[in-house]
Amino acid sequence: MSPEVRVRFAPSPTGYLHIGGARTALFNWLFARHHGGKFVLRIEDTDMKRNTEEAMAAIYEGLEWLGLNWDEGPHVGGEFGPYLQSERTELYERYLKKLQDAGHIYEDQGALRFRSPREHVIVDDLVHGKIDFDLSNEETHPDMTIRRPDGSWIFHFVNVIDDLEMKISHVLRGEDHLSNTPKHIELIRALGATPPQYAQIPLILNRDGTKMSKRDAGARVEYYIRRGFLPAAVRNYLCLLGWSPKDDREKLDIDEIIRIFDLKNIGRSSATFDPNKLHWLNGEYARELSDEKFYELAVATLRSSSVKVDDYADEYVRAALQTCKGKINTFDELPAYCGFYFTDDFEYDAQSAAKHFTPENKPRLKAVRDSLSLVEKFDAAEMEAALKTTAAKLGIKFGAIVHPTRLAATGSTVGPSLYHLLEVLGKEKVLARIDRALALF
RNA sequence: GGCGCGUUCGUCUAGUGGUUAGGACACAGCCCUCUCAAGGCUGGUACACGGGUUCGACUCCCGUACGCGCUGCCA
Repeated sequence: MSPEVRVRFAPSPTGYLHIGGARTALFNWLFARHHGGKFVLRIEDTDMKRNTEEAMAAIYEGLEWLGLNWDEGPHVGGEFGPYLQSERTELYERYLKKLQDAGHIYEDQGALRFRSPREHVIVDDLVHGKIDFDLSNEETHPDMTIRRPDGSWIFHFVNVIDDLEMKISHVLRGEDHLSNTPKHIELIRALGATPPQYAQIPLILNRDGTKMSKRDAGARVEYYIRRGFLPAAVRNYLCLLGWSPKDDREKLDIDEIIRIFDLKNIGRSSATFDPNKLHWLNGEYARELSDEKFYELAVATLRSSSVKVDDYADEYVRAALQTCKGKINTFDELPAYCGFYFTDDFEYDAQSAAKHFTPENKPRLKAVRDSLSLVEKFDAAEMEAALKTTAAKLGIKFGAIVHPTRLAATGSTVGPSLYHLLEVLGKEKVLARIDRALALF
């Protein structure tokens, strides 16, 4: 039996979870789940002492939202804890001593540095293959600092120590660490230990080819949470960035991805984040939500956008939202799409009004009003019949009355099925809205 | 500058010596249709460049260009 697969995600608490970091975490998680191994979360907070709890909360929230549960780490504990580097200083001291005793460390202006053996190091990377680094030249490959004069630890040192101590078997991390890897291996060998396996995955870039930075909208997982994206959709999309099932499937169940996930299918080139595709994929997931789930998420979104859903009867809200299901890709489209249900004080889209609220249409809209006022049972089927009859009587195409009617009732020419929306609104409101529109032109 | 990684439609990708270079998003058109979506159909756009190797290169090798990363007492 091969040794247990143990992987880790080791973010530093910067106050948010980067989308690229989330994908790194996701790949680690998938790898662990596929192999029945352990996914460890370790917080690398050696450099920043302040507001850690707050900053770490963003990481926890993002990972939890994506469903990336960790087997060891903050909150859940584990036999290799603590899982905050700020609480592991004794350990680092011990390893430092070991290196010092073996003569690998020297002081340089108060800082401690590791003396490179200056040899070739072959990095056998699971994504990129064998890479030969020649570290013989000190000019081009200076010794790395492992501790600052103030006693704080440098990433390269503590990261390596923790991976060793936590018995990490595979290091899946961003490709930006590829060039650091030979130095890490030197350190590990100096400690008489065996390096883990490495798989350095390509970075995620912006549309303009630059590295996604915190400033870019959409670079933070938080952004997708707030905008009402579905975690399963974001997760699915992230899987597709740099990994491929190698067939033409795009929308994949997470269990299926776990089943077929393989490092061999991770690409070698960096990927550009495509908001369009995520938007589409989110729609695919949104369309197959249960009515109840759709309702819950929709209401939450509307509330946070200050749409007054709570002023209306639950039955009304449910009926209203039901007419929106399947029509939107992301929930943040909802306020604009269905806001007319929850206020009588909406604006008419100016361009549409200019086009449809015309002298020619006025008698037509009047006819619609009269016709609807006579409908006994105010439901979609009756409404359809009434409107069709009206159009026929006027001798005009059906579409000619649909647009003005919709505009009068909702303020827009785009929206849910007209009949159904009228039914939800109810006779009183519909007639009042038509009257209001009629008075405008 | 040095070192490293990378390069297939605008984007994500499939492809491992012989394919009309496939799919998806986006885009355009058509169909469906009460609008918009969804769905169906159709269309256009890609192997960075130059040398090899080979009967034959997107596929293998070399070089060039370009991009990215590392080159910190950031992670």
